[in-house]
Amino acid sequence: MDGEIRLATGVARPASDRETVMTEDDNLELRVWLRLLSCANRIERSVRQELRDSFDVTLPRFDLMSQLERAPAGLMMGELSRRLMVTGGNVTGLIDRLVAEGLVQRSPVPNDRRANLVRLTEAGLVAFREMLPRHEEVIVEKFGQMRRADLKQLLILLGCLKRNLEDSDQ
Amino acid sequence: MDGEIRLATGVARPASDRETVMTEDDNLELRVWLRLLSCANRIERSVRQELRDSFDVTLPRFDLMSQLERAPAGLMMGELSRRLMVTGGNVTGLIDRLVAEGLVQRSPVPNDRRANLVRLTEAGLVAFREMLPRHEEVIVEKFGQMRRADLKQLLILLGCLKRNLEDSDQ
DNA sequence: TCTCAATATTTCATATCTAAACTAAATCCT
DNA sequence: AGGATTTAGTTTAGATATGAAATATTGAGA
Repeated sequence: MDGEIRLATGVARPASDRETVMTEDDNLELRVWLRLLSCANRIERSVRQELRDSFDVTLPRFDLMSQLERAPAGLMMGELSRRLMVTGGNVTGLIDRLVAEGLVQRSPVPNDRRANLVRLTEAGLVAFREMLPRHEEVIVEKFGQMRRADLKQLLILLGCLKRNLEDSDQ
Repeated sequence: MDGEIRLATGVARPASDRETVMTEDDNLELRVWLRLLSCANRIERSVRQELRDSFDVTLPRFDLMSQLERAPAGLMMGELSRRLMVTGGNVTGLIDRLVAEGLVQRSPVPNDRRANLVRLTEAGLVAFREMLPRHEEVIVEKFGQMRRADLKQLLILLGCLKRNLEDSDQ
């Protein structure tokens, strides 16, 4: 009418993320997806910040060490790449840095000179175990007020979704 | 016993991601979190690949354009940063590249010389609208076999979680 | 044995992303 | 008015990430 530019931020409670701008008539699938993404991002951000503030470690490093801690015999690069769902090149770089910091070591795999086995050093194990409890605490806090039954239901539904995704992936 | 190194990959069906190595006795919250993350990563990967293969565009660029398409009057950098849940510096870089490609434009905000308003150019709008249908198709496919009632339930539970996260964020 | 495809990883170029420091402008507060 | 604070963006350094190409090795088949 008056030709003025109206800023989207000029409202009382500004939209806070992608999902907030979804409309009622959007696909159910799309809405679930954006809400899922929004939750994941928020939790991830909290976790990242806590790890940085308390231990001066980044989330990818922590995630990687977490995998190694659960596999005392070590893991190969490819398996790490699959588990962390990132590219091989990415894992190479991460491991390079962790090795340089003395938290992780590479060792050859008998009978296959292409591969190498990655595992935590003693220092890496100690460092990781120091961080783990607080990390888990943060996550529990994030789900704080959720009812136990709802959490269980959520776990089931996500399991259903995940099976779906695995099927459609091949 | 025999001192041989046993590779974690040597099993019939190798573990495929972070969550797979969880054990029964882990926290419920932790299990929900890892499953959530796993689902989000898988969907994101499919979306990313489809955008690249079909339109030679990256996911962050697409996400950014998506926000701008829903806000024809334009958005300020800070609002984009909040909605996409990334840092301000990140948005600056993304916008720089999109401006260079002629898909997005910056314009001054009256009465505030600090701010600027970002919006799609005509070319940006055309490009985005060309991508959107396929993008939504991919997402719908990913939820393919889920029952409608389950999707609705999932939406509700994620909504509950999201409210929780918003509360705990301040 | 020789060849060739598959596998395991690295390298490379480039994009994305964070955190922190910085600039500039607006606002608040006496 | 004038100084401190807040707000909006940018810049910087470095980490993380992708995708494609390159390297090395294994294993399978002619």
